[in-house]
Amino acid sequence: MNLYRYLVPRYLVFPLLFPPLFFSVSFLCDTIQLMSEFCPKDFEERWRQRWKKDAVYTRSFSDDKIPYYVLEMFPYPSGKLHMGHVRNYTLGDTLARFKRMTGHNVLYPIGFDSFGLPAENAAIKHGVNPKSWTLDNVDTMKQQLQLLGLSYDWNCELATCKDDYYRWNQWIFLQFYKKGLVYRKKAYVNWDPVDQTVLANEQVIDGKGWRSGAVVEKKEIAQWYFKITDYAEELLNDLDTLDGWPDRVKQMQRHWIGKSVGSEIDFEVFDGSGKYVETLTVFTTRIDTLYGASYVCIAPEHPLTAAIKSVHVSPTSVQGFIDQCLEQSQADRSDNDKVKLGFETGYKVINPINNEKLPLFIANYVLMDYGTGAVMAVPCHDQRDFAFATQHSLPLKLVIQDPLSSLTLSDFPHAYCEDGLLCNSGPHSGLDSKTARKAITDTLISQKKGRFKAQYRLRDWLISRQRYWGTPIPIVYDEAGEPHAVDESELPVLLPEDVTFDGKGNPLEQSDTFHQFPQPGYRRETDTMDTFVDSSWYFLRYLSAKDDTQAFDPALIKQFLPVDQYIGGVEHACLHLLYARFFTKALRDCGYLEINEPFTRLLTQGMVLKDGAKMSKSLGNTVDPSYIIDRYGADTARLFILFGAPVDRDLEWSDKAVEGSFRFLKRIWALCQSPEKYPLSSPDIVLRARHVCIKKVSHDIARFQYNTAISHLMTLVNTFYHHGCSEDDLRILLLLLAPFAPFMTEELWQQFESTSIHQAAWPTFDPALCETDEVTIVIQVNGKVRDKMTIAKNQERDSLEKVILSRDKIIPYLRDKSPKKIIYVPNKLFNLVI
RNA sequence: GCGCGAGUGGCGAAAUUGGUAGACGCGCUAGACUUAGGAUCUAGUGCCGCAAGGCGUGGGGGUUCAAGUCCCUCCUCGCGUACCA
Repeated sequence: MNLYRYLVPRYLVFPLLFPPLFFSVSFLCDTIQLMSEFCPKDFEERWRQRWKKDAVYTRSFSDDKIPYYVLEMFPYPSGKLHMGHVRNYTLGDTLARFKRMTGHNVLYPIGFDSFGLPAENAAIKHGVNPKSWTLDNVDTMKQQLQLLGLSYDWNCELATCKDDYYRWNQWIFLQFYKKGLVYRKKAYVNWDPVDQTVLANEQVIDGKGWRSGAVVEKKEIAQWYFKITDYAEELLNDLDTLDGWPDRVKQMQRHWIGKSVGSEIDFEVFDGSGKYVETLTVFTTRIDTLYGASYVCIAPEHPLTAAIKSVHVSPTSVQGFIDQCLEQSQADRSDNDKVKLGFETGYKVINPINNEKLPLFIANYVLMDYGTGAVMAVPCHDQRDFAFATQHSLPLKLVIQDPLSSLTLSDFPHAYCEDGLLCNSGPHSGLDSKTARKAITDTLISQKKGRFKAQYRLRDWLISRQRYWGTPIPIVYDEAGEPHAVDESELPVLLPEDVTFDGKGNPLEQSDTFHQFPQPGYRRETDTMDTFVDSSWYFLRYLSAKDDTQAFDPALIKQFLPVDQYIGGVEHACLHLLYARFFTKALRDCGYLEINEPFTRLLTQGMVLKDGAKMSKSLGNTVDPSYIIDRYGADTARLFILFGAPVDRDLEWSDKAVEGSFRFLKRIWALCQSPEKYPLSSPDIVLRARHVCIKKVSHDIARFQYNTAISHLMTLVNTFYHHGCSEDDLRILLLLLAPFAPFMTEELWQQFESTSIHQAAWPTFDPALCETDEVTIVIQVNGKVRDKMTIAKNQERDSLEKVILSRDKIIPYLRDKSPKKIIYVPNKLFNLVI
């Protein structure tokens, strides 16, 4: 099998053929010398084809091995693979290979998240068809994935932009619709008044449209929502069951869901003439400060503003203020350092606890999306209210007293936001904040003017997109404009081809074929779905990617789900990962799944950086994976990316360090080419090194500590260089390296076996052979290392103490006294306190 | 603004979770082999110091016999912030 050892080294051939040219040629072309030694190009392509032909990585569905599902966040086909992809997929592939070798039935699929904005942008900019642009990119990226030697089962491949996938998006939409999890509501969008189109946040640059440059407006349109808030409590509580998730991701999701427990209070609203208008409900976590309320604020988007505008002496000034607020981003509006804008409406509200009459404001810092879109303002005990009240000369009422000091109004450069004892609070004065919250709420409950309430920061999921390149929402409108669900038998609602991309409006509006269907007068919904819908359930579809009778197969789901290991970027911590959890629970409640959570273990990998910054085209600091594979081979690329940093930390790209990984592989290649040069000189040392290495590498791979796993392999190779190795030692080395460097290990394995190394069993170790009977202990004086000593293991303290106190290096520190205290950590250290 | 992380030699990092700080690799230095070396092999390499020794895990403070690891505080950088995926 191995021809290479018989090849005449090329550096001998070249000078003979072209003597005068040789030096300049060798100077120009680095690879000539490498080829004589170790040239991955000579075998990588051969193994790619052979593995495919022998179906080495295809999983079986009926197998007595334990199923194991390795999942990576599937790529958006942007054009070319970048290093972030390479890192993501190398991490997963290494695990998949390890799990196969340890006897698991591994499901390791890949697909393409192929709907989305960039395809439509390309269509507008370059006149290409989104579908062909996308599918071309899929082909390119698929080739690159295969170059890397990723062991995917390509039978599972899917692309979300194909109707055999997105029809099931529509089917799931209909199931959710039936279940009452879908509704329509008005929401604001970014509106480009020149292009007459809705813009994504990303397409708004400094408040202007990315193409037209026009100042972007807010426009209110009716849109479709999924009721993810129905699951807020479960999504929050079940985080506690996800032991295999990083704490930081769970923490981010907890804050994203943002549960706070408090009360709702009803304020009666009266217009300027004293006429009752309606009841306004506010949410607060600090009802204990209710006596200190000095005004009430509503969000600029609040429905009550319509009534105010209709009776106001200057409706344009009301609208002008609202427009001014809507121009700001939500982050700016809630920025503590930014000016709080307020508009006094002339309306009054009644504080239900003491019947005090308070002014009603519209304020920019109140957000319609949180709570009820209205707040009571207590300037003394909330910093934003304090800033607003100071600006608008509103009264300050101190109602919470700091139990440790006595606050007076003159102490108020800042609000006092802690709990304390109530004062100036009528019958509730003297209560502590916690007791008062219950007491005051109970009082309001008895008057039917308030109630306890849990509030979530999580908002319902707006899935409508006014775009072409996405899944059509399966709804039709009758002549009266009422929505109706499309019948399941009519799925898929196909994306029409008779559309143009001029950047103006939604292309689906203009398609004739799209709106032609049996019922006359009916029109189709032209909104498409958020692409996060596609990625919320794709891991269920992999198992039955080609099934045209159902979205997913319950029997296969039962075998392989939940996903054992999910791998991807931490940037998806709150959106994608929360949406996928919601889909799993909602599909369960629709009767299609039995699991509660989709992903048992989650790994969030770090980014790949160059010169300290994220690799990006705009910065011009990208490194093309294809170039690295072409120059060094896929094994080197994989090895560097795994060795360079811990998996969850950012990885700084280094051309020099890539050379180092290449050198490591070359050293192994050399060992296997001429084992006779490395005769076994210290069998005991080598045997122990080998068993220790198996132990450490197995331990580290199972914990995703790939960088240290590889360092142990390097140590083993160094041992072989110094003390020699046997054929058995080399076989173990290749097995341990196989998940990391699949090509070279397979090539070298053929010296020993005619079967694939990737179907071989992972080696085991003998714990007894990993041990030594000696240990080096440290002797400290007052915590500083002063001496070291190698002794037999597990020695008694008393006899050792005597030896230590009489050692040459220690005696001078004792100054003829005995130590105050001696701390002994068996087999580790002595610390003498003097 | 709000939420979540990260910070250790010239560089990427390691440290059995409170017990020898710097494994492994890059780079650098010296040597060997060579017509040659940007190949390969061998040895050395945290900083200051001739040395004895001292100093060292972003800054400052604390707990402890002992702190990279625990507590308080400050600084810098990264990610997310709901229509990028």
